[in-house]
Amino acid sequence: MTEGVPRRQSTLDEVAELAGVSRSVASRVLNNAPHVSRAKREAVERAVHRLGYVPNPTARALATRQTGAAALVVSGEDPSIFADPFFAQVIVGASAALEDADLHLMLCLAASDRGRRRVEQLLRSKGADGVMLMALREDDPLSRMAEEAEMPVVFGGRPVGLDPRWYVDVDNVGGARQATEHLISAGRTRVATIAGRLDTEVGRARYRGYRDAMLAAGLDPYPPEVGDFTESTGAAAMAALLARHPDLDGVFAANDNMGAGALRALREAGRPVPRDVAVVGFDDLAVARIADPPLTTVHQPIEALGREMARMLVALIGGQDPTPLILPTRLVTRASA
Amino acid sequence: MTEGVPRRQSTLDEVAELAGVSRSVASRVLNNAPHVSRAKREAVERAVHRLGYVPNPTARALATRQTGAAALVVSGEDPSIFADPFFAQVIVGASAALEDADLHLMLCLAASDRGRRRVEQLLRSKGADGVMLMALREDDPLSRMAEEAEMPVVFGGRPVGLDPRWYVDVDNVGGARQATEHLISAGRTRVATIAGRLDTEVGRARYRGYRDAMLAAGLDPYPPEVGDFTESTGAAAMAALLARHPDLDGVFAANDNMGAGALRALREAGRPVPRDVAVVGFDDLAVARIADPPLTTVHQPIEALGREMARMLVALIGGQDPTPLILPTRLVTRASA
DNA sequence: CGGAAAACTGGGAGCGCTTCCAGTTCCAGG
DNA sequence: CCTGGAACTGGAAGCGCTCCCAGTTTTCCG
Repeated sequence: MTEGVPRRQSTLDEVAELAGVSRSVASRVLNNAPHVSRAKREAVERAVHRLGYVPNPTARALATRQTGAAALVVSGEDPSIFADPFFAQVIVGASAALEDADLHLMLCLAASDRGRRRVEQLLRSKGADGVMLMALREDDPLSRMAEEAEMPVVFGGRPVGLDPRWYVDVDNVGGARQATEHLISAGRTRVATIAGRLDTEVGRARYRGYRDAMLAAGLDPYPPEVGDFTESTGAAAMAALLARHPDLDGVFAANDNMGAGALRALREAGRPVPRDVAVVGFDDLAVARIADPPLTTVHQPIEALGREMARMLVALIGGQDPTPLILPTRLVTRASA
Repeated sequence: MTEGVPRRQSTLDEVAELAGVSRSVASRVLNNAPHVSRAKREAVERAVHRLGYVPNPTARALATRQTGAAALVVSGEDPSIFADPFFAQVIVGASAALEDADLHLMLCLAASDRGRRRVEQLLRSKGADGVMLMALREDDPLSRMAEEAEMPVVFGGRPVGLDPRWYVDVDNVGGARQATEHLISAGRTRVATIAGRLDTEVGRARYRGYRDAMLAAGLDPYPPEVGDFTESTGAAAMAALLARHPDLDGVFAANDNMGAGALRALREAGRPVPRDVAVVGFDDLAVARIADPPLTTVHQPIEALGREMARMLVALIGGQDPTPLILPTRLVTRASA
């Protein structure tokens, strides 16, 4: 009697023995591969059940050379960029798509040097079957590593300066253009912009959309007032804008957080919104609905972004060659403009 | 010449051969274990460098029986609960602590049945070195599975009805009491509460704190108006409360989202805050600062919660027996109360 | 009813790394 | 110059699973 012994996980060999078949047959049953008679299949299934057997994923990974996991790496100098609810939504989408492919999600916040090194290891050691990369700054060494890695890599948003083969992005230029056009078509002519950091592709693209729309309407684009996508920098930028151009009547903020900040700065400056100054944001996060007044903004399908990234990665892992994707945006009109 | 051959990942054997030592020695160098002469160590290091060798984590995992990963599972019927920025902060903390222990983070959103089954697999198959479990509802089958799993498990917040051995929680009762006391000490006597779902421990604990404070002050607690922690249910609950008790002068909302909803409902009902009705929330998320008026709320150390969960898990994995932890909360006074 | 094709089966060789352990080498001390 | 022990070293046995392949059993026709 081996009572009290902390019963080891049972192995495939034990299953095979109990079922009176060879390990190969047992393995075939588990992966429901062909070439197994009905009788043996059932015997194995019974044994699996009796033993409460669960295959060891590590062993399987070693044998198949597939880890069964995909990584989502969020790069950035500061881990707090991850606090942006944006990423939570991306994760929800990606997680669902990976679940369909029976892959696990590894999350890597590559903020510290150490974190960055770990991602490099991951990339070079086949520690995952594929990687999704987000929020890369200009010159982020991760971009290069990823391109060199012999592993499927999907970019979420295009990194500045690179033109990756596989990516999913949102139509930032188009969305920003829509937002600006909305302001202009409402009769605003002195429309400024609070841009996001111009060393990110998102920041640049949204600024470009603003600029395009202004020029197309025969208006002079204002030089961008730059924030880092947070509420407080949005408020600061708005204050600066107000100081420099007291007469402006419209603002396009490159995201909702900064838009909310702008609303606050305008409130503090006693400039009623939208009567005096109209504001449009970008993202359509919860904050836009909650803001006072509710923020007109450009909706982007964030969960779909995550989902499509994961799907593309799964396709890549499956040996296909999917085409890059640019997801559409749409204007959501609320009270602020 | 093997030109053009997609150079396979190099293996430890190749490193050993190039360095002119046995595989064992090379392995020892990599794990910087003792019993390696200086000369050989350097030879191996040189070989590693020349080959760009990176150990295969899967093989290592199989040999050591350690996966090098910890899972964070967020349970819930609806994946969107994960959209709560709360989790993002937990992740930031957990991620940092795991990084220190050189563990990877696997994220499991156990919303669907399928997701739940995958978590069960994980728990039973040693697919991770340990698991952190969050947001469990009453009767969540995951709780039982986790307790039965022969794997380190740390709970984030105590699940209803269970009394797990290892957990990290926030002092929800104390925080809610503080919030309510703040309202009372400001002279409010007709203080109601918007509670969170009472089938969660958080919902219950915060209601209990409210109740305790009311009773302690000799006031009659109101029956809880229940929401599900979202802005809209908060607004609805506030409207219901207002309809039933038009004379109330204070509200404790079990979280900031619902607090923000309450503010909106009050605004729509034309009841000025805080003059007419004072509101206190719980969480101290970004929404509390952005709300109008800014929401007085109970700050909880969310990132620390994540960090401590991960640390506890690491200790457990390391064979230690850490003690459960309850993190303190503190009131943050803003304009709403 | 014989023979070839089709369907099964199980042995065994890995996957790449760790680790035990028997065997070597190297030094003091005697 | 020999001996015992400490410091090293490398062969070999796994870790648990997949999958090729050669061998065996069925099945199906002519």
